[in-house]
Amino acid sequence: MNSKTVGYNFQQIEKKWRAYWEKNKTFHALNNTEKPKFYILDMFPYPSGSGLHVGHPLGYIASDIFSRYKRHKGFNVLHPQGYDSFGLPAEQYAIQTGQHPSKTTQENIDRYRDQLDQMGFSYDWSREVRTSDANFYKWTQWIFLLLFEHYYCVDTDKAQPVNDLITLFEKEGNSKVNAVCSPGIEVFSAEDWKGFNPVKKEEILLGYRLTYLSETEVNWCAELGTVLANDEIINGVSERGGYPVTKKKMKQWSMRIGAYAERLLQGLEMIDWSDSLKEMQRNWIGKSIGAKVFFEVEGHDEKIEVFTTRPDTLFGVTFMTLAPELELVQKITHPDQKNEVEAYIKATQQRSQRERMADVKNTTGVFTGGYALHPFTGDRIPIWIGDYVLADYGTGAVMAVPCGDQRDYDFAKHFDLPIKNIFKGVSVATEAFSDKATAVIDHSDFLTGLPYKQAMEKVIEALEEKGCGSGTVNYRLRDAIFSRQRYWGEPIPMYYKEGMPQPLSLEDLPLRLPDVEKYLPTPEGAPPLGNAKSWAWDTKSRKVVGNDAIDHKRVFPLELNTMPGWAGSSWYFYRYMDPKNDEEFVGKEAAAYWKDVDLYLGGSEHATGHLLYSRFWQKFLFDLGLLPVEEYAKKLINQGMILGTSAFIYRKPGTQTYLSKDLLNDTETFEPVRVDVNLVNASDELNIEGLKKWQVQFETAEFKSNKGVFKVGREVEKMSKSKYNVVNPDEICEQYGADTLRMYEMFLGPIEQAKPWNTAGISGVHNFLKKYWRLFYNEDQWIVNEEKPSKQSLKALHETIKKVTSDIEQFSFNTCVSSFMICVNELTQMNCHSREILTPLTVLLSPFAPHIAEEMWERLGHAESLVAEPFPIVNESYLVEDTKNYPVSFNGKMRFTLSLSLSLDQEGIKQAVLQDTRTAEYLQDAIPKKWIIVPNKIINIVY
RNA sequence: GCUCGGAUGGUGGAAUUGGUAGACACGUUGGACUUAAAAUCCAAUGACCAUUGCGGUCGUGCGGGUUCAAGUCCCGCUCCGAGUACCA
Repeated sequence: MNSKTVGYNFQQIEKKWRAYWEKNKTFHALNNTEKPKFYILDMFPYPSGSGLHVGHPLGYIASDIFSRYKRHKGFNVLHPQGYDSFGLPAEQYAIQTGQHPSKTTQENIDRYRDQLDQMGFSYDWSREVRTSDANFYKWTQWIFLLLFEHYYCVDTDKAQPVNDLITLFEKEGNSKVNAVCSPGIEVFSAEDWKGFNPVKKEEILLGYRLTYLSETEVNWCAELGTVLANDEIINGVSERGGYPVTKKKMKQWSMRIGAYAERLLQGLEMIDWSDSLKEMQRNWIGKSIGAKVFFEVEGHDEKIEVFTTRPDTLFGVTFMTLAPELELVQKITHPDQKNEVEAYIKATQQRSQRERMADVKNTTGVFTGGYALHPFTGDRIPIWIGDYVLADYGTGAVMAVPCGDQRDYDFAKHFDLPIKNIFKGVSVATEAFSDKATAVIDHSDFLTGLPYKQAMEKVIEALEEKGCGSGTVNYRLRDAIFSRQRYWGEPIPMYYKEGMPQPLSLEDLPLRLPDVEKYLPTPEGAPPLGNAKSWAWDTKSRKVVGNDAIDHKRVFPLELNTMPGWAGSSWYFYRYMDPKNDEEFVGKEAAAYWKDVDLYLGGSEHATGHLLYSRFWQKFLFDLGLLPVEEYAKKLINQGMILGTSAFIYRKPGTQTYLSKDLLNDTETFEPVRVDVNLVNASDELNIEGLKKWQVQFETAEFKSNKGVFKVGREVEKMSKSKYNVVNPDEICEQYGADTLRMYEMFLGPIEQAKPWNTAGISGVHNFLKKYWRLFYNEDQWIVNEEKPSKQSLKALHETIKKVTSDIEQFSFNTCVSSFMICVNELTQMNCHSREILTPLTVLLSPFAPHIAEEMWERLGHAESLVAEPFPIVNESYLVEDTKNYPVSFNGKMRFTLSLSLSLDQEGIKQAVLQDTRTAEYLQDAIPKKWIIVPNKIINIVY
């Protein structure tokens, strides 16, 4: 559209400079320079089939601006990009079409790269990584092996080799070992250990390893044919696709992230992440302080261990509830209750997670017929089971104190169990009393009369003395399931000998993903890798061989599960530092030089997934001395999502008649129908001819509108292909150019805020760039002059330098754009075309609109790119003016701003006169006898 | 339910963190230049009253409070968004 007009030909300019940057390797970062380093990281994208929409680049633009700014400021900037290229959509496409996921992935990556390049990002592409690249996942597999070879030692509070553990076991058994382990590991002596057979030994060791195989209750999604992690489930259905999720027992690899719970919590204090994000991680880790208490069971040797945050209410226990899944339930159930209990357990298992969640109000449970004994009073406490108690939190058993906990209260009321009030001066006739702050304990033997805190301390002391409990800390954070029944993921480098997993070694890696004919699970229900014809491990040749060679002596079957999506993304940021290294996952020198990420940009949707898991791996690799820091991202910014504005037309039910939005009335109901937003103009008018061509169903439809103007209804939603509200950056770039798109996305609002995309305002930003151009050219006449700039124009420039610099530092990019607009407007009005002004202005603008800035820089007569040019420095003396607002401190106490009329001479400010008359009565008293003007522009008033 | 955010013109959003609210942009209206359009430029634009005059009143979700001064701080609500959920 503008390509023929004289002046700002953005298409030509942008093409030219993209080629220039590529040819000159302008953005290649070196691993050693005199300059200070600065590492700016984007969360790498999953290359989906639909390409980028205008929402994706928001964070990339912000990080690119900051990268370019930091280069101007003299930093050696590492700003890489790559692809999180293992994942479900490519696999599902493979299931449908038979096309190998690597092919789909490659095509998608090519498209992403084109789109990213189009926007002029200053990535160092020579460092690109892809998680699905064998040279990359080799090291992901290696880290997995390291996790397998280590356990978490509580005494040293770090990961230690499992071999050390074996030495310990051989010497003194496990009674003195203080390590994080799976529940239910027996105590054994050195003698016992030596007597165990290898399988038994391996079983025990698995209970300590940081990645371990265990029979776990998992979230199973039948439609997707895989297990899901807790953070992949939203409201009881799968995040992807929204399918139901049920519980199922499976042998699964897990990561003992729980071992790092406390350090993950503490580490949050060291990093500059948003409060909301830290809070999310804190909640997810869910630390609670309380006590564990053992209850003896009448007539059995078994003890029931419960976790409670309110041990102070121990004397208020009137019954006990166990999770139905606990094995203990079988043992303590009285024969008379057996049928009822079993029926209940069966019913619970069949209910899906969603049903269970939807059913929170209904209280269900069954009496087991067993009784526990109170540790202090010896009272008989009936033991119930109920599905409000979760098997995988705490110990799966609760001591029910109906007077102090609402759920226990409801349960007691429902089954008519006794409620004992142990709070002084409080009625529990209608509900439980759970306020810790005001609670005073009553009817509780040695606790009577104590407030919450003292009662806590005292009861824990008593429990420990009696040997039937202790103070303890519990975390909500569960170990992370690491097996996925999928094809398109990293193979787990393990084979099975006598049912026990055996690790490959580093030299064997990468264990490459085998080819399969079908990407679906096998008919026997094994994961897709079960379809592979060659998926066995020859321990002699140390090679993958055909399955027919399996003899369980020398050749063994390989693991069929693959790793989850978060495996590769948990460490990729270190690979960028040294992407071609074949010897190490990252070279020591490279890691020591770049150290950590100075600024990480990405969406908050990864708060309890990627951002937690990657911190866990970081801490683990740090423990092993492989990485230099314990937290890898010093600062993190969450860019808000750009939302789509969906368009709707309204159909009369059962007809093919559609109404314009302004013809809707309250008496009839209409069905809203989505239409493609690209068929709607800025004033919500629908292009009906376009619509008819868009989908066949509209060809014959009837459209009723007001005077031929058909209006659509609007709604803000997530941008998605299925909602027809996707706006593509390619078209914007074509019409307005990448510089306009970049600045407009920043101008839209604060980077951290979610906001709907609206193309209507883009002309304002585009006009700004055209105005900037016209500072250099009148028609096609070069009008830059060598005149000394006026005081005014210097002031305009330096105000902009000051504002833009401080706003970039604070990531307030939207106000930067405004500052540029003000500056250019002022210079235009002053008719200022001075080289002395335009040169620094161009550098100032270049992080935001790099193409046009480079072009003007060249036309100003510079041979080299301006990328490494120093950022302009503000000269405050230009900012002093005749009238200005200054903050004033009065009596060293109050501060306010006064408008002063200043007279200037060579020495600076000579005289200041108060002009301001606001709050006049007050100021009359406060008006000073004398002014003292100090250099930082604060005017102190003294008497 | 709990935790964390947020609410400012017709719209997106500014406001030096307690000091002239509404910067900048979109949109709208009027004007200039054009045969015309595009492009560009100029002016007006929170609401209400007064415009024969260059002024006044009210205004940052609602109700209180602190202060010479509150969009900003405190107390109590309403609504919206995000996260989480039988977590003992």
